[in-house]
Amino acid sequence: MLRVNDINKDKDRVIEGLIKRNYNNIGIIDQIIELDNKRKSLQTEADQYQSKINQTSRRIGQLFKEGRQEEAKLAKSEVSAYKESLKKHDTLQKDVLSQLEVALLSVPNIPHPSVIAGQSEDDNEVIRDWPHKLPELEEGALPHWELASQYKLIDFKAGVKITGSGFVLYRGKGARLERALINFFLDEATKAGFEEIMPPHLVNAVSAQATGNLPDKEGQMYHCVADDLYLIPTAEIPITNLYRDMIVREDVLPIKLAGYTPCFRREAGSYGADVKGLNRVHQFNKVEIVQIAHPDRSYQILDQMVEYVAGLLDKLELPYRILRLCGGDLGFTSALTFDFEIFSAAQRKWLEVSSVSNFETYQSNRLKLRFKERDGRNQLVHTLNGSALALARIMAGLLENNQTSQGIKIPEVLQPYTGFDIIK
RNA sequence: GGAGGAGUGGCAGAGCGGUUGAAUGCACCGGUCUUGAAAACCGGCAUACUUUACGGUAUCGGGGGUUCGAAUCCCUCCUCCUCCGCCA
Repeated sequence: MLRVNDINKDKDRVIEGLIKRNYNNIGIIDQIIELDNKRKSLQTEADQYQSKINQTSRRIGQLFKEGRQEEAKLAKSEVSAYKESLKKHDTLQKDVLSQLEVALLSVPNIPHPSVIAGQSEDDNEVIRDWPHKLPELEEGALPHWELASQYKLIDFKAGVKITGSGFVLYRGKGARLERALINFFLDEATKAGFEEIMPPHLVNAVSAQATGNLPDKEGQMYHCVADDLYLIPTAEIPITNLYRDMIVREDVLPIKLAGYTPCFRREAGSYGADVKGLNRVHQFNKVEIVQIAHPDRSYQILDQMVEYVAGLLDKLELPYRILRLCGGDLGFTSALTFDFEIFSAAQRKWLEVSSVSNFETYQSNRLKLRFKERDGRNQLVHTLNGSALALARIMAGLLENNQTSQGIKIPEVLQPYTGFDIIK
């Protein structure tokens, strides 16, 4: 959520940013400013009434002590008149406040200056392409869903039977490889100085709203209605909310957290080749890295996170490219996002495996996550996060790219985790 | 699930229906002293909204109520603790 003060101060920049996103309801900015002005004047008037009530009440106490009953009685009626007016104000104010909140929640983050306008994912900029020749597979190479079935690594039918389409069941060496990847990613994160977190997999509405997933992603999350809890679509929600409503000391920044969780996404509206095999599933495993950073250093940290993710893909020997998302494709809460795509050689397709973003103060404003500066003032932190990495598609890439006539080769870094170097 | 108890500032811990945003201690910051440190002493130290400023308002788990006035009384929800039951 943007701060009203920032909108007020930088109205032109905000509007410019919204245009970059193809955001069509620009008028809302003026509405917000107007609502906030209304809020202020109502607040001031209400405060004045309250102040009079407080003053008079204190006087009544004094009068009673002095035994001046008559005067006290008079003062009492005075107070009830003020209370009448105050009540009227309160209803007005509540109404304005909720309108303001709804309006603010509907405004996305302002893109970083480096973000180009663009309409859709087709306009994303490739900022680092794969420098080598893309892998060419031999005649008869199979897509991962056929490999997974042939080597009995994943039972797609079982997932459908047990739950429904989009849910998969890993078994045998497939399950082992999946677990190896999780452990590898967690160990790498630990080595890089991230504290490992194992959070709850369901969150309440307050948490989902604090990270901006509600109301934006309402229909994309699984909702347990009986308890009003949401299955997490990413570990970002519980991990970031760990620091909700906190004021931290400046010297603890940056806070580096990493966690593995399954991620649940309804993916309503997806269809066709996109959802084949592991390309898009309703439940997948992911290790997420989160940083809570000083505003002055957040973009430097974003770059570090990008390099960290690139390093993981290097170690897994997967061909990849990095994209800077254009305004039209940028997530609601993000100011700048880099996507990582691996090349899945049998499908001849680029698959998104990571998204690394800086949210600046968009989340921290909602989270009320601040740090205390040396001079004692409180300032909002910047929050960042990235997938490191999303497993299902990594699995797809590994299976396809490493298939040989002898079997599927396991990258060297994973072998200590799998206990085998080839799947036959 | 049943019975009882409790939720106050970063922490600990007072708190009477009426100048209580809240005693006190610890922690923290600044200063005096000291060659330096410790100790001692002095001062500062919640958050938010609002105001050019003085100031005003709100917040003692959340919400509602009683009252001229509520941290203090009542209702309700949440959380934690103790005991019993059940159970990975």
